[in-house]
Amino acid sequence: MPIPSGYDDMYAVVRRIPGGRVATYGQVAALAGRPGAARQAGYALAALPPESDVPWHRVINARGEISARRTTGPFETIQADLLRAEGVLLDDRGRVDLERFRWDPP
DNA sequence: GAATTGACGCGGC
DNA sequence: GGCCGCGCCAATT
Repeated sequence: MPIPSGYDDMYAVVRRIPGGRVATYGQVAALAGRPGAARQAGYALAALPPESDVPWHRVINARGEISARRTTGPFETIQADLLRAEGVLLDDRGRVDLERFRWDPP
């Protein structure tokens, strides 16, 4: 069975991330069947509209930080707020404890 | 069709 | 702990 075209795979993986958990771009890429293509994962989410049913806010970089997309806008603040609302704790630097909140895929 | 760009990850120094 | 270079794929110009 053929793989879905475009970033569909990435979106599917992100949708499987349970609330209160976070995943890294590399993790999403690997689960989508493209290990090493972390860039691809990031770009895929970047192209996602905020209206999407994909919880893109649960995806962060390997440092546990919220990646700044272009300019320091309200978006990163919103993402942090959404994560807190799910029970994910952020430290003073806006970092997530990956050892604690990293999604453990089946 | 080629070149450029874009929310990254990891190894090495 | 921070900086450098390479790899990765798709969409856009």
